[in-house]
Amino acid sequence: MDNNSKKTVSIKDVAKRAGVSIASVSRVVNDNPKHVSKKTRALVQQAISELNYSPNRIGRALRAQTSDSLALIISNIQNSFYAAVAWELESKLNETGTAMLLFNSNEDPQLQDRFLEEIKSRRVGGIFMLCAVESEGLRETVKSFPTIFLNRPIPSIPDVSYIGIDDYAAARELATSMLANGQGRLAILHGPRSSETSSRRLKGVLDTCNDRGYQISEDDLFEAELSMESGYQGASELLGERNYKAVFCGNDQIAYGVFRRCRELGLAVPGDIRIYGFDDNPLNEWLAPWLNTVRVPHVAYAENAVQQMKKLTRGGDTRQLILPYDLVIRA
Amino acid sequence: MDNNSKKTVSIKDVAKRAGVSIASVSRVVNDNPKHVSKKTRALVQQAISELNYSPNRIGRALRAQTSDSLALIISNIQNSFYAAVAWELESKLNETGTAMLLFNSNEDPQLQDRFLEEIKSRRVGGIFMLCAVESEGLRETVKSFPTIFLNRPIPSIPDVSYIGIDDYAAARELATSMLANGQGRLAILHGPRSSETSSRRLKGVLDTCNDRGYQISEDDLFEAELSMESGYQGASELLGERNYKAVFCGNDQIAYGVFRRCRELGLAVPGDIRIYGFDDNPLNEWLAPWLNTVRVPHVAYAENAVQQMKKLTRGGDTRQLILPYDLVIRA
DNA sequence: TTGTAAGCGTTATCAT
DNA sequence: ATGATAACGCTTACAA
Repeated sequence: MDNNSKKTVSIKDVAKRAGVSIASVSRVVNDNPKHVSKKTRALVQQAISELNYSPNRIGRALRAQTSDSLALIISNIQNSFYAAVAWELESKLNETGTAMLLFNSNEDPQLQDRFLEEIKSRRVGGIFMLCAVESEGLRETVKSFPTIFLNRPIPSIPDVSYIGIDDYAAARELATSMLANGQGRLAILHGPRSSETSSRRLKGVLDTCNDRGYQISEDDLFEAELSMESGYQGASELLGERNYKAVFCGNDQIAYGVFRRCRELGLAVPGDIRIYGFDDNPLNEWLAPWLNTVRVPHVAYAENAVQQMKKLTRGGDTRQLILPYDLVIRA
Repeated sequence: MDNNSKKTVSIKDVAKRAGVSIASVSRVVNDNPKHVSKKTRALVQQAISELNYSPNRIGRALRAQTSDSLALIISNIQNSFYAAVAWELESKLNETGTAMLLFNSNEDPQLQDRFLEEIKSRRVGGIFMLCAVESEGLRETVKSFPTIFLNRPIPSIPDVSYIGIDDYAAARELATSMLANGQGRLAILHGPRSSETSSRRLKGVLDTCNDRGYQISEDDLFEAELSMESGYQGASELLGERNYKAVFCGNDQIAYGVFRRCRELGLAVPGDIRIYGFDDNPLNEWLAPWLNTVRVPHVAYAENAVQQMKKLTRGGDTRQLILPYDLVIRA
């Protein structure tokens, strides 16, 4: 029978029960190098298990001025690739007993800044920015706080830790494959120019087309948000009137929107038109056999991010990490 | 120019700067009913903004014995429907300044128990269990801790707060539609019997088939895990040899796996075979026009969960909430 | 090896 | 209306 009284059990209770000082309990709990006698240790451990004691992390955090938790700010909850990264991060972190706080900035600088304040006031150990937007608070944050940027750098905030791929090169490769396959006209539904990642991808395609003497007119371009809805809208404007043979999309979400529009227009994919995306969220393998894309290594993102964060919180230097990607040509 | 010294600014600094006591600062910060003179208030607010002070939530949490954060334990990070619920919860919570801690139990009772301990030691305000598994720790937790079960009840742990749909009725409706449409043989890839949700769905189909005099043999059943891989495996075993006209799946993830297998077998969906799922994750609308399913109201889940949690933490009573669902017949 | 006590940042109680 | 102070649970000098 548990002595299930209402009070939560603290280090003091354990000390009393074991007949030692709270310092000794603390030492046992933290396996402190300062040796504790076998006898004391046994006493304490006995008491701990009898009382079912587990240390209060709030007390610990207050004392240590840091809590063993990290925060992730994601820019868009709808993007299933981002979701995949988030989940990977969670796995890696919880393996090591670090809790993860989750925030969704929705690409909104003000919201992002609010969250940054929230996070700091919780004495979180560090922040992962999965696609940050430029903001005043962010600029301040990186100065004094372990911060790792994932997948999207902010050019005006240099010298921070960053993990990503070479978006320009990847876009060039994908575009090359696209041009090798198709003969007809080409539409480009790129992401926001304000996103460095999107800009690099766009530049990659355009440069490649240019190199091959391939004509891209302004009319073939559409600046989409990184969403299915926006992809759908872009496709609605561009497709149908002209006879496109391929669509290059700034990311997979946009591509999903395009796919839907093609379905409505009765266009067969890839029969009538080919669709190219970017990111390759894990669901594609199951649901989107028609999608050609660039596989961004989200598992490696998470692994490296966690590792880098560890170093950073120990006072290590910031570091830029460019990981390899894969071309995924499905149709 | 900011006085950007290294120290973080505490209530003490504000008090000194404003020339008042820390008690006064606290009162201003918390807008305490105990009136503060206009003059003092102004002084304090001035100091606060000059120093850019924001209260340390760890100190607060230690004092209050509770932190303004909640935890979500999700059973499977791969399930995109669960992900959708998680994101909705995050939105609703962060609107109110409550942070969300994220954990993935992976349907593992031991891991779940570890997380429950973690959570309690962080003095989190309450827990959302998005598909819990039965475990000793859970049984103890619900006794002393605001806990809300989402989407999957645990029969051996009654009288807890629960939000879900009538899975049995929904399965009956879906099965009815399926039988109305198809003439041929029927396969059932249900979820684990250990999951009450899955069991109810299974019972719903079987009862419906039975009512209509429809023959289901043991050979047409497959107990799948709630994953695409398992759905794929089940489809590999069942499909091909026999000429099924429809597959009923325990959830959408399973259905995705079945879809992939059908593609490999050259079976047209819905031409050769119809696929039925459960949950309707938001991506379906874009990527899975072939999928018939039950739309579980994930937004309403989140709204009600947050609302119910508020009441619960104020000492309110537990409550079971059964929300309406929608049939989604796409093909 | 062990214990005492200071201090982390708050809030609430109790005087004033 | 305001200020001093105890307490929340913990870790870590420092003392013994």
